[in-house]
Amino acid sequence: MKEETKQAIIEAAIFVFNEDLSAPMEKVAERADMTRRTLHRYFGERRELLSSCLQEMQKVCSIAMANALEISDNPKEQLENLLYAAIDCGVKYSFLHKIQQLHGYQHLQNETDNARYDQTFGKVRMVLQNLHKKTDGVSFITVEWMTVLFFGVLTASIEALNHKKMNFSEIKSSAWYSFKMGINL
Amino acid sequence: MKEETKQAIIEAAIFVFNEDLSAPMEKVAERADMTRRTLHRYFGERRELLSSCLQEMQKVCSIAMANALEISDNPKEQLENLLYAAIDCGVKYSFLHKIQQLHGYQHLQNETDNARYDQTFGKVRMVLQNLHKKTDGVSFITVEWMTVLFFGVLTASIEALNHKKMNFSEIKSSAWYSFKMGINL
DNA sequence: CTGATATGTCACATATTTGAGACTTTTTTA
DNA sequence: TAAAAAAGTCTCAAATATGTGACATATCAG
Repeated sequence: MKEETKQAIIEAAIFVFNEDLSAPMEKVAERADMTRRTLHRYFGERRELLSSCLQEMQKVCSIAMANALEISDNPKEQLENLLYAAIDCGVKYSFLHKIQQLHGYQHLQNETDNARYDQTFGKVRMVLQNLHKKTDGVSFITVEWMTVLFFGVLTASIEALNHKKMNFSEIKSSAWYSFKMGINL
Repeated sequence: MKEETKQAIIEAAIFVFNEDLSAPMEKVAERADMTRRTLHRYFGERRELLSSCLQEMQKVCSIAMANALEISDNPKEQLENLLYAAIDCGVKYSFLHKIQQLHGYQHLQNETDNARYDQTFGKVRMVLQNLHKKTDGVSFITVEWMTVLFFGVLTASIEALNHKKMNFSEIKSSAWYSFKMGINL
């Protein structure tokens, strides 16, 4: 069993399931450019694949977020780096986020997953809370709104990437500019 | 055949398919609080239901956008009203948008649908283009970015609505504040 | 109350998706 | 190049999803 192939399947599955959670395995195989039979040699059941996708996303995102936080001690710079890290994670970050919000898919989550969730998304909220305290009441923008806007700006970044009309660094600088202005920073 | 029931099915389907495009009919029936058998009396085939959802979303959104444009002649005010209208349409707007972006679902779209698409999303782009011309080059924010950010802010608004920690008017004013600051207006 | 309309229940045929066995071909690597 | 590993092909059984007929209930208007 090639680890490389396994990884390719997971990447393909993240892409496909992000667009259509109940898409047939055939679609994942297509995307990974292989037979469904091969795919099934790596992942016996559908559940297993989905679970591996979650694990992968959680791993990648939590590491990226943790690293981003370490770059600086300044909350504003931390926020900036968290945004860049989230954009780097791309669909991995947004799919993970989506799964959390989803109605009727609790069976995809266990306690460990929820702990991991905090390791990723919790960091953003924490930094936002710090920043909000410092500007003590000047802004009518709530922490709640800042949190959802963070994800909204990420969504915009991912879509901009898909259109390929902007490059990574353009997107990142626009995203950070819009976000910081949007939360009155 | 009660028109009311038919409408309820469509609303349920929009909700369910927005979360999971390939979700089984059973899930739609559950959401609409009825039997699958009843659902099938209204919509013979799955395709038919999905198609009705698209039509419904296109109808509601294009009307809302058209009305929003008529409120004012001032581009900035037009943009503000378009954003509010989009928030009012909620998932109808974002699901429609998602379908357009989706890979491998061209079969859901015909020429008429694409014309309708322009009637909705085209208006936003048009107004953004006007505004961008006026600020002639002062801002490094591109029309491309403004367009995707518009949708990003909408995503944030919808999520804020789901959490129920903010009310409609709070969300709208935050959304407009963040968007206009974000595009340097 | 009564008939009409809408919905629910059960049953069933068909279609699609899933998962795996057996064997062949291709690719890797020693 | 030859053995081992990985991937493809063909096949098929089981599970799940889809669509409909027949009949029982429920709901509602007159």
